[in-house]
Amino acid sequence: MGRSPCCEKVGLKKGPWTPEEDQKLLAYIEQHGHGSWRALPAKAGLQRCGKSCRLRWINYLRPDIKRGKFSLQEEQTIIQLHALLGNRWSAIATHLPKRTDNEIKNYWNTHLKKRLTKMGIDPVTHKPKTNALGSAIGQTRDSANLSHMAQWESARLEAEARLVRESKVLLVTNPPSQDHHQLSGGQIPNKATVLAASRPQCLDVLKAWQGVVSGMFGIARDLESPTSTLTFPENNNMLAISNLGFNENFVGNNSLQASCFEKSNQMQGLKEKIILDDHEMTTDQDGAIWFQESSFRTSAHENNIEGLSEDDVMLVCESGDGGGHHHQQQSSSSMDGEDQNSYINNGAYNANFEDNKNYWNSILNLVNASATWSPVF
DNA sequence: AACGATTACAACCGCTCCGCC
DNA sequence: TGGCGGAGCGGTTGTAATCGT
Repeated sequence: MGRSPCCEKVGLKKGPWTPEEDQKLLAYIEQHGHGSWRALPAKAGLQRCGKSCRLRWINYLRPDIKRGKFSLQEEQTIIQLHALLGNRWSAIATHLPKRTDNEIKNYWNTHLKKRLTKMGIDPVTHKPKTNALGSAIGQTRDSANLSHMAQWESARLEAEARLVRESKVLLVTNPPSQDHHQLSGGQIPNKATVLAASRPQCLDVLKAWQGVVSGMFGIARDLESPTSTLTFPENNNMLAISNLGFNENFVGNNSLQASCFEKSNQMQGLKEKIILDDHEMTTDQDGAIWFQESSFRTSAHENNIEGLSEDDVMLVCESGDGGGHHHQQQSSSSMDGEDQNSYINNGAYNANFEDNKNYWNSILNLVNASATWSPVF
């Protein structure tokens, strides 16, 4: 015996929404909040399934969504994030303020996927379909590096999601004020709106990415306030994510940090430790934040990231001047301090990204150029 | 002008996750 | 601890609009 359907199908309207239905839904949510989606249609006088109401609200009626043509910047963001995250549209949407996952998904399927295909790039792997842009060895390393980045970004997003859920609880306990009118009518904000509200400018993944393709290679060290850099050591026995800019730009630039900051807005300058779920986070006197995050270790283990044992993983968030210099600190790996320093300082660990950098520059250049002259566009 | 093909996107469907009891 | 229900996610479909012949 299967579970009961989410709603009684008989007698319920399907298909496009009429302006009258939109108005009813909008008016009800603005007045009462959505509450239980299942119960909403009856209360709002709609002959619709609750699921349909939720979708209509989230993808179309919500006041804090942007509609219309995607900008070139947004297109690049989607392409880059898709390379990192795959078809995780909701995760991608969290980095595109005011865009819905459905809209991004549709835009990818109808525009960007075809565009990449016509450019000779596999939209699934984001690799050229021929060897024209690199050797087989280079592409293997591209693939491995992309895979590593994607897996680690996934792990980071999971941690972020947990923090967001906590933020959600905080927001529910402290209902939005009139200042948060965009959250419209006391609705319980969803993940996307929480993220958008807490970090409207956040593109931390992209900044990490830009740090990879530009900053870390010394191409654009003057990039404005990079917030993250990723390093993937050749021998894979240490991974560090160094976040820069734990200062007044901190809240707006990094959601993970922002969420942590919300949890302990007095941590700066103090030696203190806070526990978030199963996250253990410690700050030192320099404002550096140290994570010993069991889920990251678990994720690394479960995802069988090459060469990374659970104990080898250390996630480091550290303060910085935001001016582009970055330095990794200790890890829990088997490396001793001297080895780590020499390893970190010799720059060899950057080499694997050279192919990625070239590859991505090629993609983005092609996209940019194509947008202006190609008949494809 | 008519008609078929293509495109764009809103909406649906089925599944998974997560919290509650 | 397992079952249940609500919510969310990603894949797919339906359909209106646009384009090409």
